[in-house]
Amino acid sequence: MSDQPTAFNLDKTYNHQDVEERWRSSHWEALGIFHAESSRVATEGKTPYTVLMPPPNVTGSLTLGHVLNHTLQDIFIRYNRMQGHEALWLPGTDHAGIATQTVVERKLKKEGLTRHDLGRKDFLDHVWLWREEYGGLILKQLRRLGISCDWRRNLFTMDESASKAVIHAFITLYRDGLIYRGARIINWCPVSQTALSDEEVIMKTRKDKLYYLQYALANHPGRFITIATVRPETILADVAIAVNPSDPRFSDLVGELAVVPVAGRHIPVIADDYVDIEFGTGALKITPAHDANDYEVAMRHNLPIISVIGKDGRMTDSYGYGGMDRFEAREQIMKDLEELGHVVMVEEYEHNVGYSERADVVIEPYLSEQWFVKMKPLAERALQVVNDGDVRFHPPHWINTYRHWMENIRDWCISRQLWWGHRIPAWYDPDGNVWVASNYEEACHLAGTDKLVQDEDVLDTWFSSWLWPLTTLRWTGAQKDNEDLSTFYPTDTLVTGPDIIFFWVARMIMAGLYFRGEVPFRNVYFTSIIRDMKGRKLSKSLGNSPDPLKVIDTYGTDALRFTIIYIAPLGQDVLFGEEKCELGRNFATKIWNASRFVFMLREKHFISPDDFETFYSGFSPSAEACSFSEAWVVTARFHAMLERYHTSFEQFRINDIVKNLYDFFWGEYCDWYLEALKAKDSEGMAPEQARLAVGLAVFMLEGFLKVLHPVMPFITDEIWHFILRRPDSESIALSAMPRADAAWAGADIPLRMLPRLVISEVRSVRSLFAVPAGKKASLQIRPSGAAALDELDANAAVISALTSCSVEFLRDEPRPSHAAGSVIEGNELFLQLEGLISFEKERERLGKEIANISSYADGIRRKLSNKGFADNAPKDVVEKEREKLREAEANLEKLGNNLAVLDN
RNA sequence: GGACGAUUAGCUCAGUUGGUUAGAGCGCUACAUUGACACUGUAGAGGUCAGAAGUUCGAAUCUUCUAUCGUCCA
Repeated sequence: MSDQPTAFNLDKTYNHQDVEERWRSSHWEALGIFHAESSRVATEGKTPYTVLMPPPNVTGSLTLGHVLNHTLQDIFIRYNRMQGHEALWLPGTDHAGIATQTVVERKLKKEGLTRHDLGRKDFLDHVWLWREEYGGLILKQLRRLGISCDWRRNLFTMDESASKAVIHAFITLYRDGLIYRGARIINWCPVSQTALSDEEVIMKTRKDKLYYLQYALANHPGRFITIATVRPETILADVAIAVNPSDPRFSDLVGELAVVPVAGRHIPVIADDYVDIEFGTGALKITPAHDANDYEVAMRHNLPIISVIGKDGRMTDSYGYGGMDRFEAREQIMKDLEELGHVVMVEEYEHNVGYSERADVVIEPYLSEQWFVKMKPLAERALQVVNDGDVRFHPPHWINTYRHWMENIRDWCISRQLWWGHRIPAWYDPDGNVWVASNYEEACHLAGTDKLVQDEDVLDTWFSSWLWPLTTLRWTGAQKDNEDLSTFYPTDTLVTGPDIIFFWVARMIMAGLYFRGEVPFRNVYFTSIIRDMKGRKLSKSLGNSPDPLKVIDTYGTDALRFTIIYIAPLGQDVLFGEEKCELGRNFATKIWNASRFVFMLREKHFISPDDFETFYSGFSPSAEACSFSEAWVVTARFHAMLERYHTSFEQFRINDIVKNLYDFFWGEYCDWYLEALKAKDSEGMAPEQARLAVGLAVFMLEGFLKVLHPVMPFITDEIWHFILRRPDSESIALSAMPRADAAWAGADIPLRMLPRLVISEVRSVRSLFAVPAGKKASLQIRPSGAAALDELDANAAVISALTSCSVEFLRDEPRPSHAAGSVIEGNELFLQLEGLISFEKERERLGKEIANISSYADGIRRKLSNKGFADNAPKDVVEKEREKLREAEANLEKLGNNLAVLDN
């Protein structure tokens, strides 16, 4: 590839593969333009701007969710880079404990092996090998999106520095009394065979049955107490029957003994407020080993704990169900209870049941020793910084969800019965004492013995992810600080899905405050959830999840990026269909073709690229350059667009940004400015005027490419290299973002809009009378005054070309006959169409128009004569209404005259 | 059961402190094969802003209730 474009213009057709290949990530990366340096902040006084990439799962592949999320991050980072900030985007992946271990175990299983056959060390070697081979896939795919992170700083949560930080965090929290070990009922996944935190459990609605079972009373032969349960297989582990103390139905039974069916054990009837009088019969069986609430009740009443379900979800009882799966056992025991006469009734019952997020099986509440983080002390500050606005959410309504979780927070179970992950830095001495230390030697020193055994478990992956804002900046806990950390922390914008607000966002805030004393980020942008066109969540099993790489092949990365942002409003779900990418593709094609047209005109009016470069280097949209109306309007609209653009960024309204860009370019620049320019050009302009007009076209194009660049990085860089002959080593990504000129942005444009309004009206009338498009007609204009005459006269060629009419001006002459009449801002238009229009039709048209305006005027009159309106409405609003009425009345008068002429 | 969000044109959605004759894209209709672009242009049809009540001179916009859908938490 040569450094100099050989042609001064683009290829005839836009080919996204070519363009994206030329400016692919590796090209940009080789230039180092996405690298951020703390030294530049120190020496050049640049403001740092940091984005944290939510680490994608190493076992995953690219989804549309990633596309949306990473496009947004790239938009933020590219925008800020072009604003002159030292923009740092920190990438990485997490080790996804359960998912990765599952994948590798599945692979081993095909070879007939389990992880236990290999042993811990060999198994972990396998996982690392797997990770080397496949773990980079998602990162490679992300590069296809053209994202601009600083890949040198790529972090994996199992890297040495991050691992050190995890151990440090554990020890610190332990020594501060915020980590403890204890026996609790936790969420157990029988498939993955590990504990899970509450957040990893998904509640799903399930249709089950509610079984009403009667238990005999030991000391009252013939009397029974009936309970209701959805889990009859757990009755073998019952230790009590509980009733509400204020429930009169059972008051005489409290203190009695009931007989557990099948098991035959005698258990007490107890009274506890926990029991809901309304539910079932009002009597509840208590099974502390298999239900967290029952466990609490059992603790309060000093009841024993009996377990009948094992780690694999199979029964462990000695009543004949041992070895059966829990659901199988449920059916079997119901058959047996039926035979024994314990079943009173069975009803359909819909309720919510916890499922393991990863394995998608029903969670088993399971009593075991686990490690926990005490969350309450951490939550208080984390809630406060959000309430105080130190961390802001976009859209803000997520604060409610966050607050609710923080105020009802429960301790975090962080131990996992896995091998892949950070092993818990705790050792046990022969007496069972626990020693927490950063390594074996230190633990021995503390314990005073070397007969120590390390805890078998690893930490929850999120226990490393919550340190992400620190570890990506190479915090290890060992030293208090480093230059990157002091420069780029706190980070600025986090883009993430609301589904991990608890898993991750909340905990990062806690960790940031706890370990560094500062919030980890200032703004959190919550993305939309992507669904299919029917509103269903995208999922592999439904087959409704398009492969983004295929979409990219078909439509192009730029098109996909643009489209997904265009259709993703802040805080709403997105309904995505592949065909929607036509929007982005069409836009890219439009930009390409318009640019090509501009460059064609450039070739026509400049003798050489050098000639143009000399001219362009001193160009600005001066009054001379904006001489004709559309040139002036497009400049004013350009600055208005810029102003809205920057404001939208401040407000995190990214969706508005792309709509704004689209509307400006297509609706203003192409539809009006280029069309007007084309008309001026074919009419023939003075050389210097033509050069100014083309210069303006290039200037607007370049400005537009810059503001579009964060959204469509490839095509903008390509075309930017044709604005001037720029070497490939330069990139639009490092150019300065244009700023709105306040004088232009606030400019008042009505008079300059007049030619455009006239053109629209004439086109409309032509169309209404079905005048053949090629048919030249004659337009006569009676201007409202001298200013209007000047404006219209100066643009007569444009009006003529865009309406296919000859244009002449009337002064005091009577209106022409055989003409269709219209009024635009007080200017009267007469379209002479002898033989082409029917008087009947024109009469009808005028009649309709008059009726329309009359009722409109009546509405305003009613409003103005309303005393309340005149008294209460702001003066400018009232004045605006008066003005509207004056205009309407003037129009009516002129249209009335037209009608009178027709009637003569 | 609680919290939050949604309900505007056939479809997908804008409409930022209450004052517009309620907008866009796709789709639809008619015309156009014009030297940037048919992945296009021009013109057009299409909405009692979910329903009800209220606040106000004025409500798509604010309040309350109802209905339907979605998400999260019990």
